[in-house]
Amino acid sequence: MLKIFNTLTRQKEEFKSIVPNEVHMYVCGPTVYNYIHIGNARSIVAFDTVRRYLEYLGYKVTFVSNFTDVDDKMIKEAKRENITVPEVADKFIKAFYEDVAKLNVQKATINPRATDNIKEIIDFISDLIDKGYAYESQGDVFYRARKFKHYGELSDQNIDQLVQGASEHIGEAEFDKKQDPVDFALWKKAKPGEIKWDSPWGEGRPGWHIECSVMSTKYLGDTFDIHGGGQDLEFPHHENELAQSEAKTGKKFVNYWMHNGFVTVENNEKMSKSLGNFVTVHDLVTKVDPQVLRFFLSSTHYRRPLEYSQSNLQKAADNLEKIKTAYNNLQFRLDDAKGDPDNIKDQVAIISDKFKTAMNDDFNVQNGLTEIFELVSLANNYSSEKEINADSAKAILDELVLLGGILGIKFDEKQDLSSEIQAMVDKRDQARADKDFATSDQLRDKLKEMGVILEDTPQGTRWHING
RNA sequence: GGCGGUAUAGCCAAGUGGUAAGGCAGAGGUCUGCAAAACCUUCAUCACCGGUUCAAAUCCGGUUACCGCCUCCA
Repeated sequence: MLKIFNTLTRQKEEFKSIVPNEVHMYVCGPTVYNYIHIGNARSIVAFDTVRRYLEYLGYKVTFVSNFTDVDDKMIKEAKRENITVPEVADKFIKAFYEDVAKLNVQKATINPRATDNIKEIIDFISDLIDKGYAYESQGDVFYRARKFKHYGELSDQNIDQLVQGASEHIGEAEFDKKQDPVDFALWKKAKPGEIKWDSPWGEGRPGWHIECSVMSTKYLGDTFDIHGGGQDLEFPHHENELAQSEAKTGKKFVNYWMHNGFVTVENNEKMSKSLGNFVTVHDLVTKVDPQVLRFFLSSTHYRRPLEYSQSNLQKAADNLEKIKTAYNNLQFRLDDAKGDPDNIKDQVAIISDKFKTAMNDDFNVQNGLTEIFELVSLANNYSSEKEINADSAKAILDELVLLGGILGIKFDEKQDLSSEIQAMVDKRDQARADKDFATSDQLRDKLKEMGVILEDTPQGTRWHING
């Protein structure tokens, strides 16, 4: 039975989907004014892993993740580049798709854009005004936070404490417009020259929080199963989403709230756009194997902080290499696998069960990984058996693909060497048979320079491509 | 000021009452013509102080350090 840590209740709860065998989930996506950085990628990868595991359990997952394609930063970036806001959005959405594809992230069912839902947003706000939860003020529309009696429950905030905090950050102009400092914007009046849409309150654009309420409920229903995002979204973003949505529908908004931890850099400092200490995926994948990056991001529990450093990246590379090598070496044995059936499949089944038990505990990937290493160990031991059975070997290989796949690991297809290189390998084999080790070592070194690593085994020469 | 998180070996990291998983790195060994890969062996008393208990990394009280949210941020 799957258990998920629910931010709302601060405890692990048994997961029960609203519709049997189906999961509706929403994950807050990026504001597309820049390339995504490692921190954004962490969230994307974490929830991709959640999704893959749910699918492994047999759920049909409807996965919605938005693009925030209009806000202050979008406007600023457009001005800086001297292009339009939609052009900025198009550019970085295209880059987003390229980046996450490299990280082996499955495509969302839908990636709605805020600006494609302006009419729905306006209707939603109008409804909130009708219900008394929102009010227009000098062309802006604000949400009346204090009227929503559960305000602050998601993030454990006391509304009066919030007023104190807010007072330090709100300018006088804002104070004039708001009835209460904790009220937040649903609709913002356009300044001269800014991108804008017509509305009952004049020309303007949507506030940030409202788009997610609108798009999540539009595609997933008034109440849906899982809502995810980074811990920094807990307050105010998700608190506000919850307040907006429940005020409008009168129903529970989300059953399970999930928040991933941050990627940190030196001194445990959060990687963030505002601190400027970020590394974009766009840049990093030119220096680091994207598969290593994916593994690095998905192999730590999603709620833990994850330190981005060269040595941790290297560790991920080493671990991934070990898993892949075990796979390749066992695959090498398939050609001569003519042994009798044995009990390997039972051992695989036990590991598989333990993996599931681990992951059922709030997606405990570390313990899941331990089971993948059990599989690696089994594969390595089996690879060195004199006689192996083809079905048994395949059972191990298939399980590695299945479980590794949940973490986004891709195993390479068996490939052929070019005839030129194959001829060199054959020549070396002959030299070894003739005990002409000088020649054979020379050939091995030469192939190594060309990126082909040779390994001698009782079953013949095994090779793999370096890097 | 309010709310929350983290502290386990050189490093990453499991572990919510029963005597410290797993991985990386290191050391020694086996296999190999030599390698490589693999395999075997080896490597911690859990930030600090006090308490509860037959028994605590795990529960309670306190202390310290670091981080985050409260204002745009995954």
